[in-house]
Amino acid sequence: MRVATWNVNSVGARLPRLLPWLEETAPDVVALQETKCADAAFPHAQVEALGYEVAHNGDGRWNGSALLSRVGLDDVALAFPGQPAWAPPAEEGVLLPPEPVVEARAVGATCGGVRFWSLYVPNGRALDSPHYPYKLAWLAGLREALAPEVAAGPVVVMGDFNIAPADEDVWDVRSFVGSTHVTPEERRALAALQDLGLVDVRARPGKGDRAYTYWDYRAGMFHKDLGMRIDLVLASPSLAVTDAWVDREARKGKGPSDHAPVVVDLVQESGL
DNA sequence: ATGACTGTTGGTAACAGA
Repeated sequence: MRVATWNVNSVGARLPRLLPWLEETAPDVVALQETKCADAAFPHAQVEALGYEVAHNGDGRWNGSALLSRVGLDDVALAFPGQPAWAPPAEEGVLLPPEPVVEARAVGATCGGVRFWSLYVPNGRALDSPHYPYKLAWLAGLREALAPEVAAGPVVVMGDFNIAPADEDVWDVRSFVGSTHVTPEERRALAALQDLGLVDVRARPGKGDRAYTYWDYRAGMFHKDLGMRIDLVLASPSLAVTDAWVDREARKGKGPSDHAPVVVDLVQESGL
């Protein structure tokens, strides 16, 4: 089974890259993030024409996550149980605070006997932003939701985690002092997910012996290979990984996302 | 090349991304 995760940074803008990529890579299950469209605007017909069933969770301008599968798509969930809602801060002069919203950041489905999640973990923005405790609460809630699923059978949790697991996963940790994505709290939350019984599937090293998955559009960061490894695949150990790589080609050329896909080949061990 | 972004929107400037 070939699985992949890709933050496409708008599925609409990325369609000329996504469709040929699906044909060439031929993954069985694909997790997309930042589709940035409502369900009605998702290119269902064009993706389904390539043999995929689609579960998309979109709320328009921001976020948006999806699972594409050609090995079945059952028990779809458009949020994980107990997924924390984003509560916008009250505006000055407005008596009632805005309603909290469960953002379109997660899609779960069972495909080919494996439970999959496509996740777009909140960015956090800054350590003193309310988005940062939201990120940590979201990850803690995710752990609670995943615990019974990981205990029950094979699980693959993949997506844009917005966390660099180790200092080696950013181009220069000195550039991240005081920033999100590298804090002990975020890394502990990620480690707590793995403690449930999930393995961080490391892609083959890329340029510079790293396997970055994201490079800022600006300042030639990609060509200087100044990136981050923040798109992750966490898999149950019963799923044997035969290969894993970052598709850097998808980050090149005309109109790329700022993230590259992570592709993993795995074999479900049977009879044990 | 000593500089270099891209996407969305009751949109054309503001904001988010990481």
